[in-house]
Amino acid sequence: MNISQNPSPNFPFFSDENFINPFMDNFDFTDLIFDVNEGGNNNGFIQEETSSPISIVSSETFTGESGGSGSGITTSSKKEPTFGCKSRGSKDGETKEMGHRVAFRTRSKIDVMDDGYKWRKYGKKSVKNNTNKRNYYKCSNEGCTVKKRVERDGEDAAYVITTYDGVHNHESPSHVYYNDMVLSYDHDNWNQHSLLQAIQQISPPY
DNA sequence: CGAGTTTGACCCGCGC
DNA sequence: GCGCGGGTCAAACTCG
Repeated sequence: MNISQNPSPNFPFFSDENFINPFMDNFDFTDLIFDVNEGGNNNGFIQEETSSPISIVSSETFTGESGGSGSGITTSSKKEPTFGCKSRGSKDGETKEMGHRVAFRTRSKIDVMDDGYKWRKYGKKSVKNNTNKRNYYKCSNEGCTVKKRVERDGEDAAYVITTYDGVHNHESPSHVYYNDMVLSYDHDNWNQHSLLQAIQQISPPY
């Protein structure tokens, strides 16, 4: 598998074989750490060399349907990111399906990327093996259960690890505008904000 | 005043 | 069974 296979509906630009890293000097899209898509079957590890603008480290599939907390994610990452995939789902009669999860590591001066969606912070924790705090966000759109975690890389604070859980069941507030932007993509005018907005043009199969 | 943030407490799963 | 660690809740607080 290579990145021409779109690993995530959240990031449609991955499907572009001619993907060019458009990030500016304060933001460097570095690693897609893993992609998890229920119903998928990509259990193989991906080892893209860094000649690619992005380095996909691993990609797996999991659901949490067996025995409570799934521990389905193991990564082949050289950095062994410690992404758990616990779910407290059954507590309220929810299913334990994890849904779609995407994590990636970026080199960024800012902690929280503006990806076009409205996020509400609901937690902050210090985690083991990382002196930096991990922040928890929920999509503030009514009815949308997408969550994301943002933390600085414990080994290199220049990197930010962002993990998205789930797929938005609504469009980005700036959907139309950024669709236009993608269509009229001008490499000289890319910036962090516009790209991150653009990659949120998710059209989940609802 | 409403929306978002902070932060300590609580819950839960997992490993020993 | 117990302790640890990660994830979430919710009250208090802040800000526009």
